[in-house]
Amino acid sequence: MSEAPDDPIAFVFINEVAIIEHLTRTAAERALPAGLSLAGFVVLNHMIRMRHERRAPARIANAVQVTKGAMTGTLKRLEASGWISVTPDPDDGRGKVVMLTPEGRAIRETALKVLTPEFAPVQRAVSDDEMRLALPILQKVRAALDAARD
Amino acid sequence: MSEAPDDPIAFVFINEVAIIEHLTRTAAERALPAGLSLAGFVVLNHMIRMRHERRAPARIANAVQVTKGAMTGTLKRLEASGWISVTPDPDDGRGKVVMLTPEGRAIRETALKVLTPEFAPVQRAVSDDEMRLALPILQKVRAALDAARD
DNA sequence: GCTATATAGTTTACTGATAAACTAAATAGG
DNA sequence: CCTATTTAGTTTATCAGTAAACTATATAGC
Repeated sequence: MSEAPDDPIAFVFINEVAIIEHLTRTAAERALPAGLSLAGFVVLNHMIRMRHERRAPARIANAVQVTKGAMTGTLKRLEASGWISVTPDPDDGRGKVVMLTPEGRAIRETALKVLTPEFAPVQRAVSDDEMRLALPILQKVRAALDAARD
Repeated sequence: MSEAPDDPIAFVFINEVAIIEHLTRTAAERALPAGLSLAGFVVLNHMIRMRHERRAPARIANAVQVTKGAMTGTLKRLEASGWISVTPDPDDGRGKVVMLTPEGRAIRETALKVLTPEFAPVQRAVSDDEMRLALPILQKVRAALDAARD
């Protein structure tokens, strides 16, 4: 999609961001093991990266920025695949506790492995120096949007 | 969401892109006039920016990178709101022709107006120089991903 | 200790995306 | 010319997201 030359640069910037997000999301979803969605991977990855042995659905939803309703569905599918266990929280009658199963840890490893080559084109296209140049700018934009969210 | 320090920089980069996309999409969808979705706006905007007086659904779907099925639904909603007309293509029995109504042009103008302030935080956060620094890098990443798509 | 409020999770209705199967019409090849 | 293939658009099933209403439990204030 070519840009009209008179678009404000912020618009062009955001448009480029949206296209990159779309392309990477599509590529990632294609590459992921059967039955594991990007939404599911994000949950597994979050648990492991943050070293959460056990975590409440609401806290996961908050961390990965989706609504509780969306998390209900994603956890249901992860549980049906045997990648997490969801049990009642013994300390809170309202709450639940999410834990990864060994199969969940294994599938996350597999997912990481198949995802890495998907990002290879990005690494080939721009140098680490360019990345380090662009990253702080992206982070400033993100912080500003985050702050504007009230 | 904080990053684990050992993530490859390309992963951090893409993650930042995905977060910015999420924040801007959410903000845009909130700001848009009632009944006009981002998907709908993208269609109206495309028609006007590209100065297409009349365009087939398949060509629009291709340009904005969604499937024909998604376009069927988006056009249906735009037509129900009276913002486009969809008529049979007189030259091709399979085809249809999409045209903007005057109301469609008007709502696109309104949408542009309410969208502009949504991007203000971005413009305040980073200078035009920084934008011009980051943009070519984003464009290289996009081009690489596009090429990798086969 | 009650009551009011906040929080956890689910459900429902809706939008939007994909992939795949399908109908109908156009086009290319023999 | 007829057949095979391609193309345009719709439909269906599935996944994922939101907002809002709802149930159940915790907690804070009086």
